[in-house]
Amino acid sequence: MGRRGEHSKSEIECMALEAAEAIIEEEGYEGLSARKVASAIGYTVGSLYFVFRNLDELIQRINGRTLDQLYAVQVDALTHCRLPQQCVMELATVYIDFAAQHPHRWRMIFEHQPRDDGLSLEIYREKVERLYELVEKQLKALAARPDEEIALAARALWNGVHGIAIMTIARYPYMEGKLSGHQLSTHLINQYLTGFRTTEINNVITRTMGRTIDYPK
Amino acid sequence: MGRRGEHSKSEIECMALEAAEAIIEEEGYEGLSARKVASAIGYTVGSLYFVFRNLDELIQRINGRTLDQLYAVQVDALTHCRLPQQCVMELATVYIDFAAQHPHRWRMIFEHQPRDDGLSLEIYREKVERLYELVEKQLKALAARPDEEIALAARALWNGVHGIAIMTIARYPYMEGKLSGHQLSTHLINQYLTGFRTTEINNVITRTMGRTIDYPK
DNA sequence: CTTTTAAATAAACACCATTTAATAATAGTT
DNA sequence: AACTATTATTAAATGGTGTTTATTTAAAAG
Repeated sequence: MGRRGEHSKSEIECMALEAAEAIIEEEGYEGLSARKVASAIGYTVGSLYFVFRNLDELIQRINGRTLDQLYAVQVDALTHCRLPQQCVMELATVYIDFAAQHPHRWRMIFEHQPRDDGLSLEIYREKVERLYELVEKQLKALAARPDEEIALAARALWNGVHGIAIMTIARYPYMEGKLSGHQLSTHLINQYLTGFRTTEINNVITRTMGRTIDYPK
Repeated sequence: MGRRGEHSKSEIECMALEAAEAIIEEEGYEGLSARKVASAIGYTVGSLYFVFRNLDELIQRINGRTLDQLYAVQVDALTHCRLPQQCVMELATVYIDFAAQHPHRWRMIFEHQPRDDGLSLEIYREKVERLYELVEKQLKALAARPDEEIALAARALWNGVHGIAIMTIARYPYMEGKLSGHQLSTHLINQYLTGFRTTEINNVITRTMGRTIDYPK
């Protein structure tokens, strides 16, 4: 009934974010609810709506924090490598490991559908962009190519690693258990980089192989 | 109140599946609810639970149908190509197009978390396995490799295409709009296949490049 | 024609996100 | 010190959700 000053607004905000993250880690983000978060921090739902506009905003805040954590481990990974190809490998390793260690929070980044448009979506793009840039830097060290091609390459390759991470942590048994995410990403990256390094005229081929071309019967 | 024989059990089942699919296409699978489906087919919720054990089962049925549709368009795509590399391209094109045309149903396949374990999950794996096999067939035609390597290659490459498809239909603006999914997948596949075709000793390199190796400072 | 059985419903339960109005405690002002 | 305004907090209400229950209705079986 209206006690005040126990915790500041930003303290409650922080407590709520941490409590929510704990719930998500344990029960999956499907199991997240305003009531659970509120009772976990010793408040009622109303107080949550005093701090966050709605659950959507809380989730976006958590996703932002998770993306920051992911970026941090990615940056840290680069201290363990020298050669560019080795660094790309290292980035993929920690990417997949992060997804495996925090599957629910990681999935929430990409699966949660924001119904609250045009708020902080731009921040998201920047945080993801940073991740691509780490890859771009390695690719630049690996082969001299125009910037647009580096951008294309980093996104193509990293979306690929992303897909492997998804399949690795999928609850459905899409993959017979034999193949690990690391095996898959190592293979994908090695083959890809082999092509990337050796094929100077690859862009030409790419265009030439457009699907409108008639092949002989 | 209890009129009988208007529709058979399997008719209701079919009507429910189609109604649910329509709702998902329009509102996203977050907007799916038992009550909406029931009222769409002119019944009450109870009747749905007379036909399906729960919403989970209905969703899994829909996912199965969607996977069948996806397989069908993939198989059909192979009639438009001759060369293996061109066929892989074609498969990727229709995969990404399918995801773009049915984003909600497609996402539901991979994002819905089944809480109802051990039911028909095996069926899922088979339906996904079929998709990989289409790719495997093309890779076999492209380079003579042991079966395990073909399996690894198909899964690595296709998880990659899958990741691109995900990012392409993501609601968040992860990617600056310039790059299309087709550009990305074309690039990924071309680079990958260049590596795949040319590097006979690639497996050796892969192992040799394990992250335990010390590189010179 | 009565009994059994199956189909369908209405209503209930326990949740959920979000909004509303009410209340309690503080801060500012006289 | 008393009064007001403001802010923090809650309880309760609204309308939604999945799922279960008991109940009714219609058809089939005897």
